[in-house]
Amino acid sequence: MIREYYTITELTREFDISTRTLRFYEDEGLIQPVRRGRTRLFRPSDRHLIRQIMRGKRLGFSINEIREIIQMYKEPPGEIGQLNLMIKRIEEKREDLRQKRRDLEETLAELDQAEESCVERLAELGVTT
Amino acid sequence: MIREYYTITELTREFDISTRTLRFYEDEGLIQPVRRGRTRLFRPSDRHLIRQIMRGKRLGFSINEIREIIQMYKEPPGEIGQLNLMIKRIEEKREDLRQKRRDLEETLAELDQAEESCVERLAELGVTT
DNA sequence: ATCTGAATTGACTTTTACGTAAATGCCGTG
DNA sequence: CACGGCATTTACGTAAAAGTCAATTCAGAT
Repeated sequence: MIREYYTITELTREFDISTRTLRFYEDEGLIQPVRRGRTRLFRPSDRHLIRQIMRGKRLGFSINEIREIIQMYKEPPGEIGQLNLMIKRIEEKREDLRQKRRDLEETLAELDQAEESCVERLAELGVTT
Repeated sequence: MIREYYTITELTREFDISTRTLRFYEDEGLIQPVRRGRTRLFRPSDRHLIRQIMRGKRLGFSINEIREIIQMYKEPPGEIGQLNLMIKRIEEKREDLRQKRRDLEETLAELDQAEESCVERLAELGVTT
């Protein structure tokens, strides 16, 4: 169900991160939850941003890189020069991701091989799989 | 061409890293170049290891995780318990990589969308692609 | 023999991404 | 209204992964 607001602890549980981390992301300008008094209220859009941040983290992007990527998800700018610049940046990030994909496939392939070696070795030792 | 030995600077140029970094990896036990006097001589196998390390880095793995992965590439152990344990570890890493792949595809998809928005916006502004 | 350029070691510094602790605010419940 | 339980702010701490710097050493060219 989609709700109006999430509390900070709800989100720490959902994403398995600490409150410190969420406040840190706010300090870094990655998210801007609204306030009721001093208490942070997170909207669905903030939650979605957090999901994107976690994805970026798992892929090994730094906070700065994640900030850049998040910029790209936002509304495109109105000025032609800015638009062309943004398209260029997006293309760079995509190339970056394609490199990661190659790295990933190669690593997976080598792990497949490693596992096969183990299974063969087990067979040699007379273990029935 | 495959050579007997590489010097440290050759490899720093090839992989675009510093000598400090290679020495750091040696301190961490990831590579073990042989010595002639005090000078390090890197064999093709060391070079290949460095390639694997760089791949791991690009994928956001920590030195410890990379160390684990490198262990998996080595000769499988001789004892059945160890073999089964290693197979389990390999499977865990693969699951990790599959998660990264999902993250990667999602991020790429969102970037595709972002670029499309930019292109549309350019069209609205009357720019002929 | 001297010079030069590359390599080495060791110590210290830096950056990133949070963790942790202390002191305090807010709020619903008994 | 006192209490327990989250939240918040401020400040300092830390581990990982190198960067930087200084002092030296060594091999090869002149």
